[in-house]
Amino acid sequence: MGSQERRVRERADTRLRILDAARELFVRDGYAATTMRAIADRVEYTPTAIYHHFANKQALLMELCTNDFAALAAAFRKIEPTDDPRDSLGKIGAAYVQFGIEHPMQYQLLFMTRRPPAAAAELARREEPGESAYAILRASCAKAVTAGVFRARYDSPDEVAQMCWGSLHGLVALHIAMGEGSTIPWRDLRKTSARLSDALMRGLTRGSRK
Amino acid sequence: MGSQERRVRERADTRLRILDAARELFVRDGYAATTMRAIADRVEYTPTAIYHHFANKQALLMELCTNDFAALAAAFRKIEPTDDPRDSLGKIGAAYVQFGIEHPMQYQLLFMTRRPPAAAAELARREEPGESAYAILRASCAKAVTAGVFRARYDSPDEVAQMCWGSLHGLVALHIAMGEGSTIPWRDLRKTSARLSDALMRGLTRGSRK
DNA sequence: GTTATGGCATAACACCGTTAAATATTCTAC
DNA sequence: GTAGAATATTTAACGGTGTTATGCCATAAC
Repeated sequence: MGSQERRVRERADTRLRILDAARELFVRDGYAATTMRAIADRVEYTPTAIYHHFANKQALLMELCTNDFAALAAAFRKIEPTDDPRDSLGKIGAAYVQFGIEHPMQYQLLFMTRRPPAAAAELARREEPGESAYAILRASCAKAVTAGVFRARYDSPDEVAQMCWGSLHGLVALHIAMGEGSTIPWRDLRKTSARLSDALMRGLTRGSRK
Repeated sequence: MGSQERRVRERADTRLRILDAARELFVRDGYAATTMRAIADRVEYTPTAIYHHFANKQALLMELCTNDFAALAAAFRKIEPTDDPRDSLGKIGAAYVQFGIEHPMQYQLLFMTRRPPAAAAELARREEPGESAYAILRASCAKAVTAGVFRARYDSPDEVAQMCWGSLHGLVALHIAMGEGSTIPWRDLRKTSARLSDALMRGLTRGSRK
């Protein structure tokens, strides 16, 4: 009776193929511009077939998002063990920027797209891994706060986390949204973000710096 | 022969009413979610009438954007006269965040949306006001650089401008994209951005700070 | 008074996400 | 081996979208 196993395996396989096709098209053309019909064409099915594996178009996006979110969180988790909290934060920032450079479209989906409230609630309900990535960042900030490396006024882990996240996100997001075709003379993203990270860290920490 | 004048006046008036209706709906429901039919209903016309005043839906958005963008650049220009370049930068940043809070929809379109190369070229061709806003920011940074308020390594006006812009943009953009429905405990945007601005400025400037 | 023109509406097109119903395919059970 | 159940997929369609070709009609020009 291994046939049933094969069935579920095949089902999981086509599910994955649909997901891959969707990712490619989402990345290449953007979420709004890719149609269910195009995804179906790519896996050589009818559009309706997709609905037997996913509730709707948004569910496709959601699944891709949670996967990539998890990958980001995993990258964060690999970093943690450091004694100086400032180093941890710097490395987290670098990994974050790296993620944005390597997966610009997923980055756009995850961080640059206003989600319909329903989708946001859904993501939150399933313990959104993106927020788990945020939790890692926040924990690192909290450690730095309790270690006393920051100036007294920066005593809120959430605030510090949002400052760090926001500043790097801004550079990454601007590069993704306006990096091409604009007349703005963009500097190298990796370098600029590292230097921004340094400057911010210097501004946050106490006077006793190098 | 004043009748012709009246005609062009009336035409300009309905054009403006369409634009106002579109703005309201875009801001309230988002660009994608508002339909041409809804806009038409609001001004008591048929959808087709709109196409006698605007090329298409995107043209509506574009016109609103350039208007608000010009307003942003104007707000920047009002600030300039200050003796301390750091104050100027801080005020520019505050005005920028204010713009994002007041016009989240336009902000999203202008700064958070990956434009098709054609649209980007079009915007660049008409001397995109967004880049003129950037020019103002850059000029302010250049003044600060030549005034010697920054550390020696921060000698590129473009790099400093992109750091400042990026850091504030990040906070604003995250709030717009993920501010609602997320489980992330967002801090107040205005306050956090001001504190981020301060911290970054401290990190960029020489040791002689308060 | 006839003719052009501008402003708008009617009707329709092609496409979208999505769904109900029908069909093909595969597995189970006798 | 075959009937029947279950699953996988398709066909056809619905309501909605942005957009357009066509036609109407009041006004302006001669």
